[in-house]
Amino acid sequence: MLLQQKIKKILAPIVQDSLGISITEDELVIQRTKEEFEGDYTLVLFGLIKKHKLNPALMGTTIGTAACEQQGDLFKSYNLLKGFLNFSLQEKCLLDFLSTTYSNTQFGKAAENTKRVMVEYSSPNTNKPLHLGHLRNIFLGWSIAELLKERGYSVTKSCVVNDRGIHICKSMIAWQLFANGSTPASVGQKGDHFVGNFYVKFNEAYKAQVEEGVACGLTKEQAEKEAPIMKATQQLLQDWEAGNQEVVDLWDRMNQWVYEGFNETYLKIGADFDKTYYESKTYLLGKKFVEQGLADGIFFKKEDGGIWIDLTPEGLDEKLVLRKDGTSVYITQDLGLAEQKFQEYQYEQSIYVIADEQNYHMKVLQLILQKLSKPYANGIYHLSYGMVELPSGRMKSREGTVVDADDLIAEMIEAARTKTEELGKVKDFNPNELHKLYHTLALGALKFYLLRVDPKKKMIFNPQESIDFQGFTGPFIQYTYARIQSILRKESPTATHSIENKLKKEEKELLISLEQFPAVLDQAVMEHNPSVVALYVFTIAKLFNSFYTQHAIINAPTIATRQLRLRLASLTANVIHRSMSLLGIEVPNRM
RNA sequence: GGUCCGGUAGCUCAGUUGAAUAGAGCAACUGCCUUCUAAGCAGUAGGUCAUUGGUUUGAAUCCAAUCCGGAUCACCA
Repeated sequence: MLLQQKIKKILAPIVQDSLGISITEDELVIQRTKEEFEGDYTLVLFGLIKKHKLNPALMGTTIGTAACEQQGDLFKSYNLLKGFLNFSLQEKCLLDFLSTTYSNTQFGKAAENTKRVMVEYSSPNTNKPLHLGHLRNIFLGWSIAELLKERGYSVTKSCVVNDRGIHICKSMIAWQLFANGSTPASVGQKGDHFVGNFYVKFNEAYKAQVEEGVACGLTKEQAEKEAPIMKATQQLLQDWEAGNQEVVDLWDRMNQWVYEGFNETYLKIGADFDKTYYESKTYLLGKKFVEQGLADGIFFKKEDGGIWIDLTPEGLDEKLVLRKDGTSVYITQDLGLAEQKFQEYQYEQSIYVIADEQNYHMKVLQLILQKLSKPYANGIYHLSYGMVELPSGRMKSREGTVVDADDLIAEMIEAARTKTEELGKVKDFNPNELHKLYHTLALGALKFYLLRVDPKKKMIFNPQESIDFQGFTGPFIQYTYARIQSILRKESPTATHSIENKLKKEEKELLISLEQFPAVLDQAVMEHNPSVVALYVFTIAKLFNSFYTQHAIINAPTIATRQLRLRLASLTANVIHRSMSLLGIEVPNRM
């Protein structure tokens, strides 16, 4: 059992009996003892003092004495400072933990449970390539899915491709007008970028036509409506919905180009999906909800024929669920897709990794499902993350300030190469090994950079300052791992040797932190927050480096000490490896 | 305007079920490579935790008001 929990469990009856009061485990506040005080774990007494009106000094001494007497295997000593009862732990229980765990590469993995979870992430439009915002989404979704798996859940990663609608028609019309039949292959360009360029061309042409219209005396609104290219785009959408073969073929062809581009990027960043939904195949599914909602009196029809739901009792607004022309709106499609997913996977929880600009939409989605008494409604969880912004504010495709994912990755790889060459530690690597290392470091830096921040918070990316390779970064942790591997290549810990049973301060601190790994994973899962893991693994790396510079491992004074430290190094490496894997980051043996 | 989110060191961020002197990284400055990888370690400096009031033995954390920033409230997706 985890130490902190164990301490709580053990202390609860001791506190009850020694003080003659009635308490529950949850009332006990146990925390790591601050570095500047003696001890390992601390019981904070203030709450008990207040509630039971007891004398702090007497109370602390009573609990401390009883604990050390009754649980001498766990508690070595205690000291009392104000309302803080600091316990020092017996080294033996820490060493036992080390001995049973140091070679366990599965440390942190929980037994399988029966709960099914869906995680939907990425969900791009098919009219332009992926950008930095998608990367945050993808890394988050992927990591959450892996964290859930690690803690025993049965997880399905899914992706919804928004392959239909006015946006892709814009790229299509621009291709028809300006491409002269060119293709990604003919111009040697990645398919998603190729299609994205035509989306840009559409906007340029559209803007010019609007200006022209205004110059001819139209209002801006009229000009926007009347621009020939916009009218042609809308016609294209109607033709697509009518099933016009030529239009559908072009649509299909351009989407294929985009998918090839996406897949290349997904492969590069290690994103994967168990199931992909295409909006073109699911967008009509929600309509049957409308009938049900009307029949149940949850929806109502307005005079013009539009169908609505009134959410004002819940403090929201009236929301349209079906247009007067009978076509679906966004929310209707999502209702249908939620149902479809549930039919296929019977999930207990369905996590949607979507930016916080859609908080309202997701709230409405869940609320409508609840009102329709869908059994899966309460399992819907919006993992809402803040947008990635530039120092100048939001990224805007129209202003060309979008940070392209492929470009950024290429820059990171280049930065990794420069840095590695500068340091010159891997001159014996062959080109393949070098290529692999640059990729590992580049993605490690990028993923860590995006995952170390609390998902809920928006974050600022400054393209002028390149993503660091020092300090609170992926490469810092990768480096710590490589250092340990360098030692373990020379000598591995063996099970047969007895080990030193006295722990230095740095050893003890590291060991206590390593022991918390499973609890950290639980917290990350509970909060749907990979940054918890990022923060933790950084702390572990720092503790190890600090230990490493102060104490020799291979050249330790005795065999028993060397064996102890080798085990500690080995466990540290395992925890780093596992943590980083769960963030989607690989660790190199040398760098 | 309604609703929601945020404001912590020069910058980027932790810390928010109330608890010890508010922590990291970057940037700045000082030391440390003949010893397991210096992408490292040790240290210095840097704070009115947006503001004001309240609750409390104790508030960055809870409550209220105010200021500032953002998102959203489409027969767009």
